[in-house]
Amino acid sequence: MSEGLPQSYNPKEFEESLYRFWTDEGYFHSEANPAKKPYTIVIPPPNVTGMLHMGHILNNTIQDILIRYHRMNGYEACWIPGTDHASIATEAKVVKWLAESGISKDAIGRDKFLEYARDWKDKYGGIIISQLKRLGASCDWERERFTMDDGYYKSVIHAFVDLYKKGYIYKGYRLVNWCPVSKSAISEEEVYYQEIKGSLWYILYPVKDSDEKITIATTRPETLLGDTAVAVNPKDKRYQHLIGKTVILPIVGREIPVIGDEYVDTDFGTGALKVTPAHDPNDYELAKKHDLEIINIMNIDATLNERVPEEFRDIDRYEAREAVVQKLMELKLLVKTEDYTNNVGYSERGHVPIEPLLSEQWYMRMEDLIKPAVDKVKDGSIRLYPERWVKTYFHWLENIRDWCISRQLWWGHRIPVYYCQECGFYDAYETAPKKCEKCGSAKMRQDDDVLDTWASSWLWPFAVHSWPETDSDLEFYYPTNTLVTAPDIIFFWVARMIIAGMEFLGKIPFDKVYFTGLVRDDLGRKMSKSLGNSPDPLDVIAEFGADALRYTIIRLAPLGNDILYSNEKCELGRNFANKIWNAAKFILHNAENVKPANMSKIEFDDIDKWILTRYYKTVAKVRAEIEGFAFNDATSSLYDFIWSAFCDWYIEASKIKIYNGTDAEKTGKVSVLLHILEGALKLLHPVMPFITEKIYQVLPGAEKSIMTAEYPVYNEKLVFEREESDIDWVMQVIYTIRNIRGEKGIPPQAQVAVKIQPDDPSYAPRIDNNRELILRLPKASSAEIVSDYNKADNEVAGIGPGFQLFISLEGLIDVEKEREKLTKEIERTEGSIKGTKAKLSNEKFVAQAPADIVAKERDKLAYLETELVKLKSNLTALK
RNA sequence: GGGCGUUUAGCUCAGCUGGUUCAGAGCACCUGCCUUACAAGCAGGGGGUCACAGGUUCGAAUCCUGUAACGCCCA
Repeated sequence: MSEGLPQSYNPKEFEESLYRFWTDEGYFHSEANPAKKPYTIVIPPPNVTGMLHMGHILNNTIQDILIRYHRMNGYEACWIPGTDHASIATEAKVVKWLAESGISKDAIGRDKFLEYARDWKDKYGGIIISQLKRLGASCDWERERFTMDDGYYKSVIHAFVDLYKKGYIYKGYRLVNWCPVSKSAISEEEVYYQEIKGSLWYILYPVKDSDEKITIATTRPETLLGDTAVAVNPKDKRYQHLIGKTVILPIVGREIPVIGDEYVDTDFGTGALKVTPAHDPNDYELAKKHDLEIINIMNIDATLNERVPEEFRDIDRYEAREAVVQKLMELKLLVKTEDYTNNVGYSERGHVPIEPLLSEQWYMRMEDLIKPAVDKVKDGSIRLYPERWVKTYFHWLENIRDWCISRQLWWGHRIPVYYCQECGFYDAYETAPKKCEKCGSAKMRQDDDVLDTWASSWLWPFAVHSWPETDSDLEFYYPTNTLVTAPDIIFFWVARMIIAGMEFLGKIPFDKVYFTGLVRDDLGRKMSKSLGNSPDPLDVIAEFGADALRYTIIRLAPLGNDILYSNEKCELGRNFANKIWNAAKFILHNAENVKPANMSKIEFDDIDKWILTRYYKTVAKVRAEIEGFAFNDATSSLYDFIWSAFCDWYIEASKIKIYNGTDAEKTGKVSVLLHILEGALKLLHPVMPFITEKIYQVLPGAEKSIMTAEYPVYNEKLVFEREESDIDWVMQVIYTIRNIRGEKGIPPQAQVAVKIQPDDPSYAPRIDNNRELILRLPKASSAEIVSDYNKADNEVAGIGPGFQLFISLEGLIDVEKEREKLTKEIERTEGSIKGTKAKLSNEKFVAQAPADIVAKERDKLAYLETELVKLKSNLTALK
């Protein structure tokens, strides 16, 4: 039997082959099965360009725990995996890849580029999928989807056309976050902010028909060329008189108005603000409010365009900045320059500052679409964990703006709007029209833009099936059950999926959303490539094993809180796995030549009943913890049970009868050991799938796989409250003996003679029934029950809850040390007695506190007073 | 500026509805052990005014208010 387990725990030897076993057996695959209840999770699809990082480990381990748990509980569990095409990120990678071979995107054109992009995706994309497999993710790989698969593509186009026809999608000309490198609009999510040391330039704007000049302060002097107003706060006494006047824009000479608006911060700079509506979002809002002219002065690569004076045209915005400052100095309109640090938005794609740019884009009108999404969270149909995210969710929905869904890229879902080249008519179509509906011309041209990636992934929970066609899969698996994701995409993805689910199917996409925390390094810093503090999970798995990594990361992650991670912490999981491995080896070795018996056939002793009770209580606890998303608590409960209760106490105790007991006793012990081991493995399997499977498969009478075994169920018949507390008491006795041995430096091999005096004679059977434990575990030669015992000179006394005990030391005690210790102990106990007495003599306490609390205080006092008596008599006995 | 979160042992964190040694675990540290499952281990030990200041209460790590530090989100 034990040849099934190698001598030492080495996860590398079996993790990958077990994964192959599971997939070969088809255990991960699910089919719509109305006889069972579905339990479905859709994976948050990682970027197809992505590599696995610690955030993925946390997120996907949690999903795997939920899926494996529900699968073992008899659900038709289905975890649908896939990847996201990630327009902008992938396109950037492909452009770079082509550039290495000297190929430029613009030279080869759209179709050729997309061919290359698909090649790239096939070759390099989806590495993350194989990495997830290494983690042990039990996804239904037969259902793997990619957001640009044909079927998925059709779903996205269908959704667009549907919303377009309903009037939710329109074209608008407004300010967007522009990435001058990708030459595309990007979403707020793709903007990151950096503190940049720059300057604040103070510039004079002459007032028309006056000698007066207004000084404005700006961090972006080059945008001056597109100014269309100067704004001041109407409350600001310095400038009130200028409101309504006109100033002459330096360099350009354009006459622009001075406007008053409360928005202006009187404390910033000089309190006068230059307004460049086409290149600053706040200025843009001001311009709309005050009906100002909007002058776009930039090209899509952030060079200046033909609307600026000739000398500045076609030069980059930063060169233009130098040139403008130089010119202002020449004109003596630059007052001063100050150092200034400000927060600049950078494009995550091009790694250059984004440019607010006016352009024509497609928008989705959100106002009506969000209503059901608000309601479903408000009425509790969808619950967020931790709940505090609800506030954030509502805040975003309440302040929602229309969604810019177009991107100036090629890799993605091309917007299905077709324009007639002859008459200008346009409309949205699911399949390309042959000719214009209006004039019949065949010269139709499709819009060049593609959709924002989120405008495809928001359909994920149902577009992974054949939607818009309704089939049995869609009906069976939708709505899904739980979504596990990070809170930073609560708006971009979670809220939008809810909106899409309600709009297209009239049903919520999931009813629970679990938000994980962020994985940081052990200094609390975000993990990032530039810091180099982001460990490669595959290295960690190679060193510690996937189980250890899974266990550790879950153990470290309380619901929704950030976790501080470092590789060394995986020792926790690895050591735990090693402990289980060795325990299993011991049990299997002793189970050779023993025919395990059913629990109902065994005559249990107290400690059997104790471990069974602990086990079934753990079953109930772990179930509740997993269902309440308290995964870290579940991992702790399992650790405590397996390591402290099972290994440290029960296995050690079982050796007594295994080595020296009758055949029946040995069979009983082995049967209980196997029963608990098998149950513990099942309980732990969702968290540590590999080691549990590895051991399970060599257990006598095991089924083919632990994955498909039944998750343990609480069994009241095997819970024994009295024996549990009896053994707890006995454990205290053993612990007290060991403590004395340690304190007194008794040699490890020496046997000690122990006299135990229970506080209550009715406790005596606890000793009689478990004398073997009391003798063997702390190496005692005898355990005699005494009453009213007076300690002998060569004895040392120990005190525990409900007993007092005496150990003969044969001249080993240091009388002086012992006396000091006892005196301290007495002082402390007297202090506690004083406090408790004070409480009890407080009339208010006795009158107002609940009766059972008062009773407890009385018991406590009685207990302390007994302690004191014991301590004092021990002290006297020393003299 | 608005919102949220965190603050408990040297480190990472438990401590859920105030009340049994409620101040705990792991790591680290100290002592002793290679005891025939496990040194990735076993047995024992030391260590904290529960961020600070008030308040509620018979009673506060726990509830309330304020302050501070750190972090996140939004503007």
